Amino acid sequence: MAQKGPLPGFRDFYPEDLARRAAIFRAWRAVARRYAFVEYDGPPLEPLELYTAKSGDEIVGQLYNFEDKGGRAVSLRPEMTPTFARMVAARANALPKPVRWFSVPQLFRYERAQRGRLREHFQLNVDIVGEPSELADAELLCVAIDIMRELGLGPNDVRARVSDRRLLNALLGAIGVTEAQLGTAYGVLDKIERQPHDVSREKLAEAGLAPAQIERVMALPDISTLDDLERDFGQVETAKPAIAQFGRYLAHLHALGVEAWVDVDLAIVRGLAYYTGTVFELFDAKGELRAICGGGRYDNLLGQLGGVELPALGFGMGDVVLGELLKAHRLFDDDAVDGPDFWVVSTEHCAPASVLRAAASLRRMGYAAEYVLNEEKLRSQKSSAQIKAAERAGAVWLMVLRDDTRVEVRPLSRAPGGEARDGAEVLLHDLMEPERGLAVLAEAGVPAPRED
RNA sequence: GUGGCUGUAGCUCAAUUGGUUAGAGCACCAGACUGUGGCUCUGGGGGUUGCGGGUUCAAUUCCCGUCAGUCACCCCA
Repeated sequence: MAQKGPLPGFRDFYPEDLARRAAIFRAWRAVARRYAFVEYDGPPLEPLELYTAKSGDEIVGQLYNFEDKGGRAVSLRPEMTPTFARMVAARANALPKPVRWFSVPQLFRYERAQRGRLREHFQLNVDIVGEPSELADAELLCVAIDIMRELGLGPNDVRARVSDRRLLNALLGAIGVTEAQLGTAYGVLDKIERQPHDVSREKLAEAGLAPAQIERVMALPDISTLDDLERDFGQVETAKPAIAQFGRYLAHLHALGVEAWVDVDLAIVRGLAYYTGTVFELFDAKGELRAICGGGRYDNLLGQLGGVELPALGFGMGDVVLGELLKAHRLFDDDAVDGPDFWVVSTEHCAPASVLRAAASLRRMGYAAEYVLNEEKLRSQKSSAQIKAAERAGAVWLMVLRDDTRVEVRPLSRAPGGEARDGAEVLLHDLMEPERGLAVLAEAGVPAPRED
């Protein structure tokens, strides 16, 4: 069926698909800029070592890697963070802190494709470097949530689940979980919703936890408020600083006006080797899709990857799951593919050359202009047929050539104010010079061409 | 990489217990008509039923393989 399609896990973007992607990108960039982040980019192809150095060779199985013609081991980038770390590290001393950068890279991985998980996707990366304060953590999550808002989603559609590695470590320590048992405990919490509780208990028991400890670990996901934390662990001296810190984080989120979106969820784990502090994920409220977005604080990573000790935090938000969610909520514009601003219509009283002159003048002014691209039809096709084509192409205005000197500018259904308005007659001669042409069209009710 | 499910036109689907030239709607193209507008009408193109093999007088239908999609596992930086 799809034998001639793209490679497995890759996508063709037809105009309507690209329009949707562009809508997502627009929201990403608009919100990131609103929070004063600046955009950067790096190479889509990197040395393989950039990814194997810290993660080990086993991740090669997930990489889209190969040997180039120069014999170099290279890989398409599976994530942006190593590139980001390298770039920041190279100018670490010169960059004013905190660094607030974002990027929209296309990322690649060699895995079997599943729903919401392809071999290629675009992912917004937003990172802050050089700021240890919880204010930065709150700011970061707020960006992610504001993007949801920007796209038309609300707290009933999307939930932000937040946790903190430092907090969870303290709580597990209070329960008596040892350093060696930490990994198992994390794994169980991560899978608590997808795995039968009996299996979870069994795993914890195998790791050497006592029955009472197991029940306390299993109960951690029930904690959903700061009050719960205080009640269960407020008296534990070693947990107090982490609870207080987490409390400040939540308070900042409240002050930023996003508390309605946020759920405390200690079962949010994310990459073990990566995060050191706050972690969060955004999910659709129904819980039907994969995570829309995930991120957190990774204070050690720049030291590991770039050799500079700087606190850092960031998140990634992919276009695939987000696109599915927007589609499910019908938040994509139905005719997002831009039609021409003008469709120039010939009549029996005009020469085809006049149509071309009119279109050329519109294009000089900066408008998108189209007409029947067939000389025979330009000479003889009825204007009604051309108008039909104009509507179908998504045109906004008609320019009907009454004859070789006079044109009628008429709104189509997409024009501001709809199709109720009458057309205005304009002299073709007045359109030849762009500045005068724009003034004449403005008088006829046509807005200036879009800047982008 | 492992296992389950699925595979008919661009899309959504149909085709009696295996039985003639595999159909429909939408979309697309052409024309007519609407004396300037998404309507309506007529006609047309488009499928070696994912591909390959097997069973059978006969396969879209049954069996095997393969490719692709999908779900779960693994993994999620």
